[in-house]
Amino acid sequence: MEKNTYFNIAAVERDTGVGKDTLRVWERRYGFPTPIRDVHGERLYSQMELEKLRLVQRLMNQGHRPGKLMALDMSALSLMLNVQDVSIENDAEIIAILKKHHTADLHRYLNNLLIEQGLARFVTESLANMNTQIGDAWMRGRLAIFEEHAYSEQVISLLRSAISQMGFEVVAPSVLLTTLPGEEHTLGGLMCEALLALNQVSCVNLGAQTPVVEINAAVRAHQADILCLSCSAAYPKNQLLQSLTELRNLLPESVHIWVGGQGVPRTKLPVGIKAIRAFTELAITLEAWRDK
Amino acid sequence: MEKNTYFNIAAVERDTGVGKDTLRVWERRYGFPTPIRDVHGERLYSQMELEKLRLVQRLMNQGHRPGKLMALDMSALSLMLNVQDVSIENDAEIIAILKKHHTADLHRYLNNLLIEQGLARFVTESLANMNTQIGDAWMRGRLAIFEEHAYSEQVISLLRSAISQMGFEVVAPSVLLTTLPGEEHTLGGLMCEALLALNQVSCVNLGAQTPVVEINAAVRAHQADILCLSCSAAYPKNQLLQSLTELRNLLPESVHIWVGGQGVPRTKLPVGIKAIRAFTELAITLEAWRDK
DNA sequence: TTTTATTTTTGTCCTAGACAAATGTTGACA
DNA sequence: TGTCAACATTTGTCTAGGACAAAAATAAAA
Repeated sequence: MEKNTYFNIAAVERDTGVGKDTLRVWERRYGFPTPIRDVHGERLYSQMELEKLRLVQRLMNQGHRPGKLMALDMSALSLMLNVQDVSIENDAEIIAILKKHHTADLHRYLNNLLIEQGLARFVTESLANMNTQIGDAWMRGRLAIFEEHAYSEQVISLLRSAISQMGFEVVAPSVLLTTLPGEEHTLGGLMCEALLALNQVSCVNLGAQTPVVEINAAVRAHQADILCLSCSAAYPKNQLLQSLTELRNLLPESVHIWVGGQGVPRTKLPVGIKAIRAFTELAITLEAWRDK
Repeated sequence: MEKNTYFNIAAVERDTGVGKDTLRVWERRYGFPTPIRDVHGERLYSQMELEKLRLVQRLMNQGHRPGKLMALDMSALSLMLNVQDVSIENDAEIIAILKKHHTADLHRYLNNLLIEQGLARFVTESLANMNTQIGDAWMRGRLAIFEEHAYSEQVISLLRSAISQMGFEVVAPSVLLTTLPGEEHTLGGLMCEALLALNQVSCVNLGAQTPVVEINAAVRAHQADILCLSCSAAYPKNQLLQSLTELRNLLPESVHIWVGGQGVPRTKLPVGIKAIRAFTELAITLEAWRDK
């Protein structure tokens, strides 16, 4: 479809997530995108420019910087997305299933895995694995956003119903679970909740994006022993460290702070913050807490 | 006493849905809001200004024009909304329960309601009601963010497990459910999914924030008959309308588009878009679709 | 190697002007 | 009295560059 449709700057912001100010300053500095203008001098972006913007976005997520990317053309960009890609031929099984767009099949597949392996193994092995594969496929542009959404929703739904069906006697500690502002991904937290539930721990899950002062208030109101934060790779490292030190200062020392996810930096974590670097560590850390 | 917290212009845009350009031009023209400035001359909006902005927004949704509203003070504005009648003195029961910060109690309360009333009544009456009460309490600062989060999470969890436990024979139509970029609230969509499930409709739920072009691709991939969008009051009206017209152009006419939630404007919906103005309308609209 | 200081890059804010799209008002005419 | 066109006002969003802090990269020191 060789449609000559053009998009105004607001539409481009909606579709790509790149702000208007940023689009204008990119044009000024890097000479891309260079939209044509309508009769009133307003920018009109072409379909092609939109596509290139999406490529740029994906590469920026991988750590590349806009200044370098803008100079390249589309073919160079898509080449960059696929270099060092060993697994380009054999997609993971989960990707193939997602590509069929058959929700019932997907549900059945995940459910079977869960039943077969049990919740603990399902979370620590299968899910952890699939998540990285899907993150990878998405970065390479081999998986559409909506396909990733479909996966997340299905997993979340599965975990939630598993957790709520799990009757258990609640024992200490009391755990409060959430993510920091700007972090929308709740899947990691939910996986954490599932693993904790297997250890008779009942979480207060606040979902995503709770402001720091609110987290403080929530921990105190719920008299939580442990605050558990999850944070994905894209989360700004600096912001994370600042929030963590602020939280550490606000909360009494008796409250432990655990932080997990791909976004946890290797070094320089403030004192009094415990990094959970793999889901298998969770049970161990919990045991350590119980042994005081 | 967090009265001394201020918000930068980006935070105000996120919270109220009023764009940065609009905020600046309102200040220039009407003298409201008049934020103080930080050391670098950047705007800092007070809590009060935020509250007044939210009132203004609600009244604008009712058809009032900004020029008139800005001149009025808060008491005059809330008088126009005639909201003070119910909730100012006697908090709703749900608010009281939330304030106790006892998750098990909250869960029990909601669960009892669900069992007692059945899913349909629970969603269309109790939940719809509680949601507005909580939205109200939040706007007035009578409910902390973390308390609202705790409520949402609990309800979402409850609905999800109800839906997943509901075995039913799937019949047409095929419905795809999501929210537009910038709209994070998935509760409305989930309520919708629950009601549809009661009518043997199985939804493909993509969760929150699917870009317009991705929605188009998803509808086609899943061969959905109906696209169902939900959108809360704070969502920018203009952005909604533009996204809707874009979607209407992208999708074939045979695909119906339904949009529900507090954010649906009273007037000027593009042709080919069906507004669902109350949850009770959903079953009726569905019936109408089946009768072709 | 790790830590600290310096430079470059990059996103977001600023002002103030312009103008079209939406809405309100007026007046002519049936 | 109601309808429709013409005109007036209101309102949101665009424009251009300039400015500057936060983030990232690089260099220097421990």
